[in-house]
Amino acid sequence: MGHNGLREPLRQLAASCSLPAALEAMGERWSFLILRGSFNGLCHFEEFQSELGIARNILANRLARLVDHGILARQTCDDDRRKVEYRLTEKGFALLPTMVALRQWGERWETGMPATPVLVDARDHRRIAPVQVMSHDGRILGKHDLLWSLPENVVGETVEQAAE
Amino acid sequence: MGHNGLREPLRQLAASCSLPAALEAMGERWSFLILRGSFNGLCHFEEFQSELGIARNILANRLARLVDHGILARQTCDDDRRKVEYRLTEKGFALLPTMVALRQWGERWETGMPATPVLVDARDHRRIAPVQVMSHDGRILGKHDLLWSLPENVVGETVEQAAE
DNA sequence: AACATTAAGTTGCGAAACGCTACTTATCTC
DNA sequence: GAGATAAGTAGCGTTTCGCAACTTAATGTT
Repeated sequence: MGHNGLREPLRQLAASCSLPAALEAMGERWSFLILRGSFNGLCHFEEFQSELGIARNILANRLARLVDHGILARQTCDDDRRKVEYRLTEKGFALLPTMVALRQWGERWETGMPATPVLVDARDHRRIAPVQVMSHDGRILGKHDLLWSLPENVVGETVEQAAE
Repeated sequence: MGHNGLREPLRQLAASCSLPAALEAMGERWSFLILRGSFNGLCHFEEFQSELGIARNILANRLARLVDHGILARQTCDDDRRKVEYRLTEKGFALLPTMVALRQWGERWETGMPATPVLVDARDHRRIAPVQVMSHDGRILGKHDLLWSLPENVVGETVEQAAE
C-alpha cells in the first residue's frame, strides 16, 4: 500500500528529461525481470515467485508499483477468487522495444548467446531484427549520424506528431 | 576497488537469459543516467556529479562498475593529470537503442513531452523514429505478430548470423 | 461442518546499498 | 611554497533488500 520512499534526486531531474521518469517506474532491481515474466505469459504471484526466485515481500511491492504506474493491471480471477491476475497494459506492452533492446545487448555483449525463449516473427518464425536507432525515413543511424539538439532547432514535425 | 555485493539470484538466472546479465551491468539506480550523461558528452567526475546531483561515493562506485563491465573506458588526461576522462566504449555505445527506447517510452507514457536534448538525424536535423521491434526484413511487428519460441524451432539463420 | 491446501500477501529482522558531509591525495597555477 | 582544483575515500545514519515465518481468505476433501 504505502507509497514507498521519495527519492528526490530522480524526481527533480524528471522534470526536464523523460529518462528519469521512465526509471522511476522501471528502474528498480526486479522490475524488468517481472516485466519479462509478463511478456512470457506469467500472470500469478506464485508463478513470478517460483520462476524468478524473488523474495515474496519484494515481489508484492514491485507488483504493486507496476500496477500503480499502470504497467500491469491487477484483477482477481472470477473462477477462483483466491487467484489474482497481473496482465500487461498497453503502456506496459509499450516497453517491449526497450526490453528487447536490452536483451539483445546482453546477448551480444554479455552472454554471447541468444536468450531463451527467443522472440520470433509469428509469420515466418524467423528471429526478429536487432533493435536499432533509425531516421524518420527508415535509414539505420550509427554513431556519426546522430546529433543532440535543442527542440527548437528540430526540423520538420511538430511535437504532437513526434510523440506518435 | 573491492568487488561489491554478490546478489546471487540475478547471477543464477543470467545463465539462461541475457536480460539478467544485462541488468547485472546496467540495472543499478544511477547507471542509466550516468550513461545518458556520457552520450551527451559528459566525461569528468565533477561534470557527472554536478549534472546529476549524485553522491560522490555512489558516483565513484558506479563509474568503477561501468568501467569493470567495459561500458566506459577510464583514462587520465595527458594535459592535466588531475583529470580523468570516462568515455563510452563500443560496448557502451551499443546501449544507445536501449536508452533511446526507454527515453521514448518515458516521453510517450510518463512525461508526455519530448526530452531535452532531442536526438536528431545529423543529415536533416529531424527527430529519429520511434524505436520498434521489426522483422528480419524490416516490417514493424506489433503485439500479435510476435511469438516466443525455443531456439531449435527458429527458422532461417544460424546463431552466428543472428548475433550480428 | 471440520480440516487441510492453496494463493496472495504481510511482518520482523539482519544485511546490504544509498546518500550526505567531511576528509584525503595528487596535481596544477601563481 | 600557498592555494585551488579534480577525483576520489571514510564515517555514519537512513532506506531498501532478502529470508523465513506468519496471516488471511477462498477452495477442496472427507
